[in-house]
Amino acid sequence: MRFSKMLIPTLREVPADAEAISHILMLRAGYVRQLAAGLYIFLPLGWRVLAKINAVLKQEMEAIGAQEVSMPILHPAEIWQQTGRWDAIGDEMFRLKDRTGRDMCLGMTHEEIMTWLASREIRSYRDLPQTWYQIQTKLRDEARPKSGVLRTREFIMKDSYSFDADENGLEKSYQLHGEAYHRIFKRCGLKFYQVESDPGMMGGATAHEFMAPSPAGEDEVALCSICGYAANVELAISVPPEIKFEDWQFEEIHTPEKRTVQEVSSFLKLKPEYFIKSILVISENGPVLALVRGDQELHEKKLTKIIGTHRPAQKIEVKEILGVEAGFIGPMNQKIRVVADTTLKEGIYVSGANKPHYHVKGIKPRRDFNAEWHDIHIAKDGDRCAKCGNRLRIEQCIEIGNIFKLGTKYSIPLKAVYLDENGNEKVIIMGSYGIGPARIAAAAIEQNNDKDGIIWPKSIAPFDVEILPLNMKDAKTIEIAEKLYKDLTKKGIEVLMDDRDERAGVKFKDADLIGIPTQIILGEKNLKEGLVEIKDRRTKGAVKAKVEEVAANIKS
RNA sequence: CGGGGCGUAGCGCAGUCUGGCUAGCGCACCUGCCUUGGGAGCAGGGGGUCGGAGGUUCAAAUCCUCUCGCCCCGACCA
Repeated sequence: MRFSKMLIPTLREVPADAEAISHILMLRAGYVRQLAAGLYIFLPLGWRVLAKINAVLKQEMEAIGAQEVSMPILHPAEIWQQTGRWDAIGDEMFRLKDRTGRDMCLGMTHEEIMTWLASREIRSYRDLPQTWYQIQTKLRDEARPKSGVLRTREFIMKDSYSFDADENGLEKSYQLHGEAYHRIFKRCGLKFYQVESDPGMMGGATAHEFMAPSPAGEDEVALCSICGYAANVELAISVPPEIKFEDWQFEEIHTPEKRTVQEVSSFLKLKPEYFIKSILVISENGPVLALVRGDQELHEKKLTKIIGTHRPAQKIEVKEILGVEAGFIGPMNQKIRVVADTTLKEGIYVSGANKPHYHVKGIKPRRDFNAEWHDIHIAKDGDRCAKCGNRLRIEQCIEIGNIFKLGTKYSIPLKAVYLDENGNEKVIIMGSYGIGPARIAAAAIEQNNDKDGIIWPKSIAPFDVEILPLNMKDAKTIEIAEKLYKDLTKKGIEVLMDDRDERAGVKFKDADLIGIPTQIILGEKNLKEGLVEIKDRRTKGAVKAKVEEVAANIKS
């Protein structure tokens, strides 16, 4: 491909709206343009990268026996009503009516439609297992699109769905996908982790996410490098650092105007970990007092799993329900439900005295108050691994893929059943597995860039090689450039030739920005000796090679 | 949806507080000359409903009201 003929609108300056590195570089290097919030145009270079990624996805999907299909993006409401998700999902679903007034929606995922198909076409255990996948557009009316192509309202997704006769079959399909995903992300040149994740609205018991570490990511994962424990902080369990307790006597202490843990902590000159933080929330079944250690944060989602949906209590409510102003509430003598973090089971603590401007020192959990004990704190960097006791670290990550064991959540309501060997009707067991190609591209950039621009992993670069004929007015340069272009292309190597009549500096800057892994530089002086330079984008290291040996030096 | 910021040429910005000549700068773009190993130089040129609507005023990019859009933080997130 010739640069002069291709739409590659590079930008010298950083666009004001972009913040994430991948977003800035995709815009600057001419890979994407934004149409509106969360809607992106993929320009020729960007589209080539996605095509490369999709090719890897297809290969690895076919390798585990998955079959590609194409699904409608416009769905009738009825199917989503049958699984309950028409009502369960809120504003995130794009809804519309057709001309007859029939309710429709735009597909945000395809469990319903895939299951509908399975329910009609799968009859017998002989038809199983099946795995179907597609690489298509999904639409979600995201509350907050952000970070370029990382969170958009319309995006391409590779989603596959497995249909098995029983749990063992599902386990096998799940493992196959997990292994395929490892190969895919490895081939795409990404650093990534497989972590336990919250099945959430998808239902089902087991789920894992594939996470590419990057500061642009929206997720945090807890990782133990000793035993390999890896989990999204949404569900990660951890043991906060142990502390030494003093043998305090139970005593009330006057703490005028000291309300927060921090205030009381510095007032009493005691570290926050010696405090019990009491947080009042209002659940659907009434108020609940949640307790975590002073240096910990309450994990809303973990609490939700125990007490259901809830909201923080307002200041007036605290006073009405507990009879004391927030800031002086403590766990003792409470008549309402109390849920405490397991960290607090042992030790002697300080907490509110349930009396204005007083705290209590020397509180012994289980002696001075009782509670339901659960892990309800957020795992933090430096906590201990709950499995092996070693130090956990927290890393920010981009979710690039996920795998879910769905079980029968969709097959039951949509009546996806089959007859087994004995003629008994059984429900199909399902799994679903997603990958976001644009997120792979963005993660690859986040993980591979320098001050000059993108450094693509070879496998997903838009081209293999960029030829830089520095002086387009020099006949010899053009002649050799054309020859190299032809030779390399013939070998199946994808070549971009910067045939623009630009100064050398411009070509170098653009080439580095665009990030094609290998540059072949044609300078007049070198050409006089029959030499060109082969330069590695990542290392910036260059070697001189004879013109006729270039093709042999470049591996396709 | 809550909080914050921004909207002036393709891109990046100044001008707005304190209203006043033809709305400016850099880059990009077009023409010519020159130049050719890291975003050159000189000369000339084109390009603007100042996000939109309404209002105040002799006069509005600038003040007021409403509205739309985009970004960031949070909530939310198959």
